[in-house]
Amino acid sequence: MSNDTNSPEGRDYRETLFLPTTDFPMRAGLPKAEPKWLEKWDSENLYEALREDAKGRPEFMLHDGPPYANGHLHLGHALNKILKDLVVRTKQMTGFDADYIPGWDCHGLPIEWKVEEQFRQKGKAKRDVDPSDFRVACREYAQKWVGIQRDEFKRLGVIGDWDNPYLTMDYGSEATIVEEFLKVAMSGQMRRGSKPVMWSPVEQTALAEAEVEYHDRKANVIWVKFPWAGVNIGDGPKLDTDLRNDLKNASVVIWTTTPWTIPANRAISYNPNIEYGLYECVSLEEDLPFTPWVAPGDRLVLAEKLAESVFKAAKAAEWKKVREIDPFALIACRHPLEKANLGGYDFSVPLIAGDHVTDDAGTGFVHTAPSHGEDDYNVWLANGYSTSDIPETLDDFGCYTKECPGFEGLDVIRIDGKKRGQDGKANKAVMDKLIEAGNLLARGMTTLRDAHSWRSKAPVIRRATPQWFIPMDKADENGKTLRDKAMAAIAETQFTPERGRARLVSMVEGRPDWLISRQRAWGVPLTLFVNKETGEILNDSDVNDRVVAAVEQGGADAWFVTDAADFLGDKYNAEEYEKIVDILDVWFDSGTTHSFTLEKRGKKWPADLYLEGSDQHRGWFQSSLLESCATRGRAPYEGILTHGFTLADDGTKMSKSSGNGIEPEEISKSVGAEIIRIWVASSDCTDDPTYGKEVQAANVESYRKLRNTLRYLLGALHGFEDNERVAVEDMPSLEQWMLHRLTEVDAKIRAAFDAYDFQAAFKELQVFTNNDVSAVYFDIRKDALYCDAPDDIRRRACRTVMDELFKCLTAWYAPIMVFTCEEAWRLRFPEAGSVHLRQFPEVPEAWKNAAVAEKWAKLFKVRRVVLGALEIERREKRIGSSLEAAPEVYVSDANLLAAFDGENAADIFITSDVVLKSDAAPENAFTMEEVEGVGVVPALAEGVKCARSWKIFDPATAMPDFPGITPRDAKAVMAWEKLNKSA
RNA sequence: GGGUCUGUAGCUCAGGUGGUUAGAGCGCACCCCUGAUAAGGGUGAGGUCGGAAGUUCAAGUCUUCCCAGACCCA
Repeated sequence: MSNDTNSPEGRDYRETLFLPTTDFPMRAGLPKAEPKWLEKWDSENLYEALREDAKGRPEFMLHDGPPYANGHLHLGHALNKILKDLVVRTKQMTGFDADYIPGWDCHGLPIEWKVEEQFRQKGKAKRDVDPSDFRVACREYAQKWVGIQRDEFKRLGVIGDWDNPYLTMDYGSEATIVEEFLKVAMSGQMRRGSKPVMWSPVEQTALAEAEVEYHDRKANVIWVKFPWAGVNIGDGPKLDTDLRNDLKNASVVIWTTTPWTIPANRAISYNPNIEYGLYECVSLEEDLPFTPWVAPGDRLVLAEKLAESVFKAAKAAEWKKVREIDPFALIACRHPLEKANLGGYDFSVPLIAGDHVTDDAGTGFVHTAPSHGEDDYNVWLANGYSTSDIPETLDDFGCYTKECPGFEGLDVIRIDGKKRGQDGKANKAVMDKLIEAGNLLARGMTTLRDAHSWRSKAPVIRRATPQWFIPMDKADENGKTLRDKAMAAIAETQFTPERGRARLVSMVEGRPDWLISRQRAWGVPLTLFVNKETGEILNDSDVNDRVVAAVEQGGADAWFVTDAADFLGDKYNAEEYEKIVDILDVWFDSGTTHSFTLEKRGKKWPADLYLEGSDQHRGWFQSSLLESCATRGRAPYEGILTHGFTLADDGTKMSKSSGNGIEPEEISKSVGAEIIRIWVASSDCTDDPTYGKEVQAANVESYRKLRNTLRYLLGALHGFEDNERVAVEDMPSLEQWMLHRLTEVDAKIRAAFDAYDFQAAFKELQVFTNNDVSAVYFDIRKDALYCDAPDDIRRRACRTVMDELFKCLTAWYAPIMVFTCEEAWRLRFPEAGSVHLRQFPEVPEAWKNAAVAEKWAKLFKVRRVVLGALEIERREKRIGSSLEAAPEVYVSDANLLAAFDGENAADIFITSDVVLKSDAAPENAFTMEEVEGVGVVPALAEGVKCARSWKIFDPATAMPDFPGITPRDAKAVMAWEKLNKSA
């Protein structure tokens, strides 16, 4: 213990000090405190109070992008929702009515899978479950997770209309989705086509890319000869006689790992950038145990680079090149099964150009079956052929249809039994027939990586099925295509960061028609009636109204369970119409959220902002854009803000498999959600923010520091009342400087918040609080706060400024530290209500004071030199506390010296005394390179240590009754005694 | 493999149109205080600005290539 009570009068003056007093604990105990605040806000209906309070203010609408109602939240969800919360709260506190309606995406595959899984555990396969029952189960499942996720989001301190969120599966939502869909369809922006999709015969279902995984699979490899057609077709070039002769009996050779797709072959693709040649087999390998299918004299067209490998596979010993060939000149071949006499294969197979053909492997020619491959499909359409010429060669079970004469009923993959997933009869049958036709050149086995169903692990096939599309390039009555409208809308949109624009542009520019149909159970149906005769979509508003009304009443299920006749009424014969049972792509659902969440609820449309992860350039930003452009001709948003993805501290993505993730719940439980919020506010979210132990520790530390600064304010402001206030012009210049700083910080953070640059705002606040407020202002004013008499104008001015600081900081930090600001605010003003109902304080223009700012810039310059000099004294053990010093400070720069006019230099340096001199500094003085014209000669303060303020002073100046303390302290003690008596 | 983007001290970030010894906060080390005390104050050490070429009198800042990571595709 120190002997500071050792005054001549033997009195302990500690009790006469005005030390900070507060119940605001140094340690927050956030994990326990936060849930209590959440309960309190709930019980006080804070959300409703905010709405009430904001009535009449300009609306700001951040429209929530719906997370998928499945699984617990991960840190990415937290990042997204907290960012949204920061937007909403800063808007709400800066003069806007910023409502927030959270939403959920409820339809779609992942939920279907989970529910299928549930049924399977009860021993029921999906096909045995009534579709309506299945949808009910999906609905229940989604509802369960909506509840769980809602609680988890609320736990993060995110405020919004949690009692009335939007769900894409609400009957009202489903009805709006149907309505929107019909709007698009009835405006002629819908076409039917055929497209290969990934299909699992085992489960009889189409699969999305996300539902497949790639595994090695043993596969047949065949080299197949396509006999040259030998004829001219259409307007193609006429072949010269030499070439015709050379090509007599020649074949184009293809290579494939899916023999079963040969019956569906409709073309051969080649790449114009590859060199091709016509080759002739000269001799065969000897001593073979079998007779090769190739024979001397056979002529084959091959890529030059690959000719050798093909002849070797065919067991030829020697071969020769006859001539170079441009495949374009070949025009067409005959189907290789033509000669197997199955019927139905007597047609020409054109040669078409495609970039997807390479000469890395194979023959340089790609067998093209547009019903069985994405590339095949694309190249087929790109060469001017139609989707209507694409055969549907397989049924749901992966068995050939009658479009494959001679193979009908054969299975590609076994779908039952022990050998489930293995080759069915199709491959062998096709190869046998190719041999019969004399067109199998060679065969073998290989291993390749191929798509398998995520669940059954069985191989997946590509199979053409009828689908519905929204065309991107169909002109409307004004000659504008959907792509045109979308591009124009993007140009009108604000992007944060700006680079998001290019990303969305490039995706919309290049995207194919929007495939909106899915062969699924859980979702909103494409509520179309198609005339069986004409193939036309029925366009009758009465019918459509009945459909929408039914869905409004009974949800999407209504479409399926209601008889077509009930919708069609008397006007149409249900027999003549096909009722479509496909399900809408969930992206279409999400593209309509603006309609049922904003328009239908009477909210601002378009929204001011959509805020999602950068992956949504392909997802929600685009689906919303396209849907709204198709129905309303503009984007449903004014601006888009994107954030990155959370990374683990090793800089790689957080994932379950690598186990490097941290769950928000875990963080809330250990250090508090406030820390996650600080992490979001301190990270550059336009890039990928990282989270790890070290990052968390740093944010915990930031929090601790900020909390203690608030705590000190609360302590210092103990008992502060309005009559203590001092007018700005009567304040010491240090106080005026603080107020000036508030105007600067106010402007900066408002600008930063306005630009959604939370990181800049938080950094600005943090530097201000840590440096200006805590390290400088509090440190200098400690003496005045503790020791001055309560009515001393300096102390009163200080507390006035602290009151302003408190009001500003609790408001400015409130959007970020929602719990702590509330705690501090309510402790000081228990009757004032929530801090979140406040606005950012109006910082008076009058506080701006450039002269004072300049003055203090100079004073701080000199201060740096003095502190530097004191540090040396401390190191040399000549002083400990700076109050033991009374340095001589030489300020030869008159400009700098003038700044000390009217200032108590010792206060600024926190020394007991200072001798200011205008002379040049002596040789031995301490100087700093950066500060010219300032030198410091250290000296110890002379006199005795004041028993109250611990300043060293001249005892001769003491008041008689208080010989051990300075006159200032004596006055304060008398004031204290007076107060204590009256109390 | 392609498209878009990111890469500055241990961590989180600043660094208009290229121009003096690259800054801040936190952490770390050391020191002081002990009347904000599981607090407060100070000082200091940390960076070949992802790497390599190039343009230029001059590059963290411009160009090319490479490396690493992210998202979206294939």
